[in-house]
Amino acid sequence: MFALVDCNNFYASCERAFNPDLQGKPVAILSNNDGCVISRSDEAKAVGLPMGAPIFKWESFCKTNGIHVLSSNYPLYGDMSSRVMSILKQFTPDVELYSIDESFAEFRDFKDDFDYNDYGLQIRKRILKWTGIPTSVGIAPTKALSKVANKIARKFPKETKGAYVIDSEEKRTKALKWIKIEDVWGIGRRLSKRLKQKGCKTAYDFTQLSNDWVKQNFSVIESRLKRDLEGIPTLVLDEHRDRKMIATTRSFEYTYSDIDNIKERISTFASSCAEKLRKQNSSCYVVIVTLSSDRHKKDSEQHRVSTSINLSYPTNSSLIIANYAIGAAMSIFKEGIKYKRAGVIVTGLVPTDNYQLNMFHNEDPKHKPLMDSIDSLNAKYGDYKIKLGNQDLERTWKMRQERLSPRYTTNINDIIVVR
DNA sequence: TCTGGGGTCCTAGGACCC
DNA sequence: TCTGGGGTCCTAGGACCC
Repeated sequence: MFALVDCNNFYASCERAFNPDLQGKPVAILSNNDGCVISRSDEAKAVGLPMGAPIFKWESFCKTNGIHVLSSNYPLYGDMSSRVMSILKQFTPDVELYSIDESFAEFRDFKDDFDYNDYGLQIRKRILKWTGIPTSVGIAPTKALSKVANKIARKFPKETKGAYVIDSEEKRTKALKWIKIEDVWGIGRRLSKRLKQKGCKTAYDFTQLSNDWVKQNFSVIESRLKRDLEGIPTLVLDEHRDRKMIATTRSFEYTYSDIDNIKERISTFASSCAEKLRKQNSSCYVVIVTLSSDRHKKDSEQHRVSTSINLSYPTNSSLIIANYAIGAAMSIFKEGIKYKRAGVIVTGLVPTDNYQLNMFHNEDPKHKPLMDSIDSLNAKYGDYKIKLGNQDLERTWKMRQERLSPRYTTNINDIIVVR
């Protein structure tokens, strides 16, 4: 059996865990740069604040409805996520971290008459008690069905108490007839539109289609999903998925038309990618740089480009990655465009201490100790005290984060004092 | 004035090989 | 008049997820 454990309104719940004043009140969390709404408490949903709402358009709405609006606080959410994960691992060792707020768990070799419903309730109870984060737990014989069970637990908290198990053919059929096709995991906007044209309104309708038809009209993803929904375990638990790429992309506070500002941003993003690489002990073979204009400004000239560079040896040195990334940015930069967003992506990842050496070119051996020193100094003194010379040393650039909560669990100065 | 960021997987088509 | 067949690798783009 598989469980899907999903944290309810995760970011909003994290904020509430440390600020009890927010309990029972409408709360909304904003994206980077305080752009748009990316997480809402049930109360905020109830008064009608939509997901993705650009906050500048909804400011007065939030005020009249008493919605508490906060900037996103990723150090806090990341830390809370790993706490939830470690509690879940007490219930079964086989856990797949699916996203920051969701994990799959598998119960292998459990007895046939095992009380999964009770176990689900215990998981929920312990996570709530130890972290303050409410969750919903769905349990079923396949991953796709556990997703459906999870939606049922979430939708009917009173009846289910937050946990629901699909463990019979009747329950499976009932659940599939209940869930709308567009709410099925893996069926997005495009596919649900096409399926609805075929008269497919629920997950049940989808499972009634012929395998051949699905194979012909869609990809193998949908075929696998269909089997999983039919109760035939097809999607497997993926416990240690290796990351395939690492990205740092950001919108700017203003638009830039000059290459100098963009070079600075690219250098910073490249350093961030390199740091993430070193943190997970990887190196990259490929660096991709993207630039784009403001897609919301329909009247100004649009330019969205990216280019990639293949390196002759894998690296995680900030210096090398930043240099190539800046070169790449200069090669695609177009004069006269107002750029609003840029990014650096590294891919072609290999383990740092186990890759094929190149016969002719390899990384300057001085870089590794230099990066080690930079990382340890930044870890010790924080706030990126050590940067590359082509980064923004004056700190003129900043992300808008006007309503940021304290880093309750990751900064010693922000820990709550109990009086 | 102001509209996010980070991922995965699959497919079709082109370029190339023998 | 008539012009094969079987592969691999790479990339761009599309679809999806949270």
